[in-house]
Amino acid sequence: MTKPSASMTIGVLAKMAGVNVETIRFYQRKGLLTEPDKPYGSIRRYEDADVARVQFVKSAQRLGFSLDEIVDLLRLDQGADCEQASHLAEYKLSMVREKLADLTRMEVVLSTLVSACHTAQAGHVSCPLIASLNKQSPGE
Amino acid sequence: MTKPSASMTIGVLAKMAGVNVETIRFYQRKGLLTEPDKPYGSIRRYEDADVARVQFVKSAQRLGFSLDEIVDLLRLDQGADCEQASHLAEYKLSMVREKLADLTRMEVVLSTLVSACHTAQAGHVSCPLIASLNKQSPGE
DNA sequence: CTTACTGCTGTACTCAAGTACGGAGTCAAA
DNA sequence: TTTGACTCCGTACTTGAGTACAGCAGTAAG
Ligand SMILES: [Zn+2]
Ligand SMILES: [Zn+2]
Ligand SMILES: [Zn+2]
Ligand SMILES: [Zn+2]
Repeated sequence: MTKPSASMTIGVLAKMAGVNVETIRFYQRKGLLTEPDKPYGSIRRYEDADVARVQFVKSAQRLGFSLDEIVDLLRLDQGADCEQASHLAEYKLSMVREKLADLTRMEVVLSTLVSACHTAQAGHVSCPLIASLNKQSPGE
Repeated sequence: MTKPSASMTIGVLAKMAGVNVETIRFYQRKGLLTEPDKPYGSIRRYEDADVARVQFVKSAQRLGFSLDEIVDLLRLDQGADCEQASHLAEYKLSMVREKLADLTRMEVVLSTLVSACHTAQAGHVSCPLIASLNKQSPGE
């Protein structure tokens, strides 16, 4: 730490986080990001923590969490309401594990498919993709 | 063929597949599902393969594929255009692997969080969630 | 000071993936 | 044969996650 951290404008923040400026503002409206109050004159300044925050949102999103769920996840970090927080985390964890199972299956199927295509170029029949995915029950 | 296979109405198909009737029709419009031409009188009949198809779509969707991508995946099954198909599969595979890595990280983080909450109920500080997720670069 | 960028605010638009609904027609059970 | 449930078709609405834009304000360079 020690350093008071860059203090960047919204444009720089967006660039750092790899998102659109409008996305930053949208996240602020959603409560995913608190907008710092403007200091002296008029324009707001952001710091490294904000970049981290946006990246966190993006990561969680790639894992299939909705923005509303991410708001919850972010609250977990406060450590407040530990009882409730831990149950939310448990719930998310079970979702994550389901997805992991799905993805693992998909990985097998796709890599099989790829090597089948690459090796048996001639005369290979229909891919095992559908058959394989159909074997799993909906679950949720 | 032998068995003409159940031959169900759209309502039954929807129920079997665990989706809304409207969703079936929507998928037909999207080309994810071909609508069978109505036989004698007027109403269309579906078979087990259609249930399987819808379930396939749902599975693929849970893995983060868009409906448009799923149209492509379904084309892979035709075995036609093998060269192109295998490259699509490779691409999807790389996406799947990225997600797997993300999820694995998330799994660790969440389960750590859960056990921290459950064991050290008193006086535990802020969760490692954000810190941990921030360690990964965007990647895509 | 003027000019060219941003930034700020608010509203509106887009796109994906459905959902809902109105006004037909069809069909089977009572 | 009438009734009630279901189907069909088309169009419209909704939700989530942004994106775009218009109009004004602040600021930095020439
Ligand atoms: Zn618990
Ligand atoms: Zn092939
Ligand atoms: Zn290849
Ligand atoms: Zn806790």
